Amino acid sequence: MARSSDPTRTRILAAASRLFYAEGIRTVSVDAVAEKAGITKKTLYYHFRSKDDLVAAYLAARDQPNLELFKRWFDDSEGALPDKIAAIFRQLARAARHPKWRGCGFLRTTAELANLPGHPAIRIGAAHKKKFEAWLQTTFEAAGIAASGELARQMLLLLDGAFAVVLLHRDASYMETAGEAARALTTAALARRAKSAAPRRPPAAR
Amino acid sequence: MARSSDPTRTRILAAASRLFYAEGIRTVSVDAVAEKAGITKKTLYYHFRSKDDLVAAYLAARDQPNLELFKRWFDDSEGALPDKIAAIFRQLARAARHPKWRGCGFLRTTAELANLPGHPAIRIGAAHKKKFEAWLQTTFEAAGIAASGELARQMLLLLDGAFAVVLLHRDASYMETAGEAARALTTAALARRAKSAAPRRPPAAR
DNA sequence: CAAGGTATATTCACTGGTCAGTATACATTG
DNA sequence: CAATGTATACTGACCAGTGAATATACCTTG
Repeated sequence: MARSSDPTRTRILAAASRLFYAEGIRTVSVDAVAEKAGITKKTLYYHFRSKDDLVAAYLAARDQPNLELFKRWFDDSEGALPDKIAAIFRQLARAARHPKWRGCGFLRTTAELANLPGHPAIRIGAAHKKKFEAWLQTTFEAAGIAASGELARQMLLLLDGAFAVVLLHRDASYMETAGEAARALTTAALARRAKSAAPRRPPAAR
Repeated sequence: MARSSDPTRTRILAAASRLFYAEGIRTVSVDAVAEKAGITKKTLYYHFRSKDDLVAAYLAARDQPNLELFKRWFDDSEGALPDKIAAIFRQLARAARHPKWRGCGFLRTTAELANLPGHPAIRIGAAHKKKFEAWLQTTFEAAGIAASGELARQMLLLLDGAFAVVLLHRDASYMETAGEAARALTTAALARRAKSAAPRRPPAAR
């Protein structure tokens, strides 16, 4: 069985990742992936059972790196919580101006495979977004925000809305508008905390 | 030349609409559309120059009805402006619980054709969203909101984010979360108006 | 009004090409 | 030599678009 560190497997995955993200799932043939990886199709089928498998692996490989990138953007930014949230959107706006940017691979794959609800790739995409939402909620909880769950969901909605709209209009400024909305909602949530519970340590996580 | 009221053309478009929305663009073959419409493929090609043409016509046919539906939901709801905005999301949540619901056809088509930036279908989708945004802005302006443009964009972001997230998780409750965020942002914008300019008639449109 | 013509609308059968996946065989290496 | 990995060449299905012919409806003109 091929280990995940297998160099051939890694090469295939790198080729698949670039092609699927750039062109979409259904337009990219297995032959095209094999050629880009510099191997034959049969070798690809030695490492992956089917195209669906390969698609799932493509998204699975993006899961952790993506989450870590967002956390890094958050951690490395200056200012109070609303500013650090807005920083994520600002960085994303920067990325979206790159000509090769094509939105969120998870969302685009979901949209393309919407007729196959149980598809493994969709499950992986859903899990990815859930992880991101959970991280946001934990962050808001630590800041003493009562409705941390609702706020986390709202951030997620703004983020994914921005992915979709920026892709549609090819106008990255929507990403910054989303960031401003995220900042405003976070500020308002913090203000509610300050009112209902005097400035204190974050409540013990439970 | 076939007029747009042509019954055959209408039948083709109806079949295309149901199939493209349910299954996606690239998975649906022209043969499948022709069969669903009860005609031969050659007849379809008599009425539409190409598959791309048909895809564009599919979205163009959804443009006006979709906008009118949203406006109707807004007009027919009770309460103040934030409640009427939230009503759109509530109605959409109801629609999203239907098993045949597959998100926003415009966004899904854009995601699927993201590798063809100038595609006519994407242009139509972009124009559709711009019209919706313009209607929102006009509505906010009429209510005396100063930052009507920014607020309209924020509503659009929440709406399209909800389309994407609800499709991913198959969980319509995100639509209601988006509605609450939309309500909160609208309420805040109205409060800013009340502060900066005493309750007065909406400023003359310019 | 009838004969012939022209534009519209539709069908059947086909083409050239692509796609996911496989059968079989060859190579490398522990 | 046996397990692992890679290559060539193929299969059966499907797909966008087309060629040639036919049917229908309306229109012109003798």
